[in-house]
Amino acid sequence: MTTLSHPFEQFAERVLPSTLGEDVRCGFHMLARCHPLAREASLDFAERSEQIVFVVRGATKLVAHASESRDQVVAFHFAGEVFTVPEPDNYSYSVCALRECELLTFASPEFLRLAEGEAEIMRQLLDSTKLSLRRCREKTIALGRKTAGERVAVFLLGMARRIGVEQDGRVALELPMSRRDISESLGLTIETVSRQLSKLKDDGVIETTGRSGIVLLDCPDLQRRAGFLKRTA
Amino acid sequence: MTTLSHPFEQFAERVLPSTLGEDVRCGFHMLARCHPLAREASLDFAERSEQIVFVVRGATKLVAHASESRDQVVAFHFAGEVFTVPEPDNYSYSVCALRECELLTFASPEFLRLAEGEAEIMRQLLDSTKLSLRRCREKTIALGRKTAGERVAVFLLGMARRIGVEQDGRVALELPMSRRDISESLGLTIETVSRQLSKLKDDGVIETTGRSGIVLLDCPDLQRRAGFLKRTA
DNA sequence: CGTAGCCTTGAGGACCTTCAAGAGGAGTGG
DNA sequence: CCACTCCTCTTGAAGGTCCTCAAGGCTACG
Repeated sequence: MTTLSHPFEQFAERVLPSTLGEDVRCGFHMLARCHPLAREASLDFAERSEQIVFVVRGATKLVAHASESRDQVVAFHFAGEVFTVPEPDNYSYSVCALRECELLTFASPEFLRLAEGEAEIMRQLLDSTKLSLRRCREKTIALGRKTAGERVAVFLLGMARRIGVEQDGRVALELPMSRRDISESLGLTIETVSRQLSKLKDDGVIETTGRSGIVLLDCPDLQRRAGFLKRTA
Repeated sequence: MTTLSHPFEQFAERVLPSTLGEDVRCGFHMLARCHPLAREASLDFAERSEQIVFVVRGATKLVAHASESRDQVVAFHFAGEVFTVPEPDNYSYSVCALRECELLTFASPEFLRLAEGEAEIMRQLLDSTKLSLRRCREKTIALGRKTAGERVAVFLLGMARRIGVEQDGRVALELPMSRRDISESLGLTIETVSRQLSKLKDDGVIETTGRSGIVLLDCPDLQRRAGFLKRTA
């Protein structure tokens, strides 16, 4: 259990090796910027370089702006996770708070200059980036080859693994994101997501409580609906 | 200009620092596996751990198998590039040769153990992974929020940047991949890709020579058709 | 020059989107 | 504590984009 410590301490514990020299550690501290974000508030990096973000607490979405009113949610990130925001090129990116949250950001070039020679830090960044890549590839597969029903099932299973609470075979979820966020993440419309969730409810695969509460009643069934490869066919 | 040297030498020059100790370097050499691949031949890592792949020469696609006859091309990779193949989970992955090519592969866990403490190598892997992540995110945006016409335009512009030959405003492309590969990369069918290319040809935006030759006549127009953000609106 | 396979083109149909209206939460003020 | 209101979510009907199925053309290669 971590006691409620300073944001940078939490980041250091997560990423920086304990053997790191005090001066270098201090350099990272100087570089860190703390952003308390209210619900729906967003950090826009349009003019700035690549950023490294640490989610101190709360939940966020990484959004790419494809054009006016066509946003794509690239990823969701929860407390304790580290991810990078690309510098803008064909698209501009922003980080948006799903709930009230606290972020720690670093300008990537400066961070990497400081971390030069620090294999352990590089390794941490590599692992975070590989995890992001893995999730992004799975999303690519979902968006490229799956139907609306499959995508929603994939989404629910993924969220269950990340923020679900299991009890006797059922998994309870408290989704921090709206239907709009879900639809923009899955490449669908809000209406289609709603219809698919209703269908799952009618079929007895899930239960919903209020707007954000979802209980997965039959995960094996969801697995089938997700269109994954059969394990050991 | 690199002379035609041993595959591992090319990899070392690309990834390993020149200051690296001879024993460690030798360890990487022991770990390397060389795969000459004929056209259409594929490397299947279904049973094995995460892999690091270096494309010595040729061109490859990274394919995810979503289910029988539903493959998604996750990425294309050309000579000199480094990328990782995830260990199988919900999907299984394989690397397939678009043209005759030569690959060097490393089991990722062993590679990282050897590279422990070598910040420079970690940095190289981090940069490769970030590039893959960047491309994957752009693909996600394309698959989630773009029409067939936009996706094809994005694809052509991306390929032009990677393997195009520019001469007086026009860009000549020799696509190493088939229409099927393109369609499986863009989340479309082979017919739709063909129709979109025909439309571009009719509109005078591109010219085609044979099956694989494409000349981009009007890149600004393609940019518009790609649905990117306007730069400095 | 002939053949096999890839690519192109066309017609019909499915899935998802768009447009529209109504239901239900969540928060606020009385 | 309850009613009110706003906004999100849900549900329905019509339409569009892309897919499926099918046939013909062309390229590349033997």
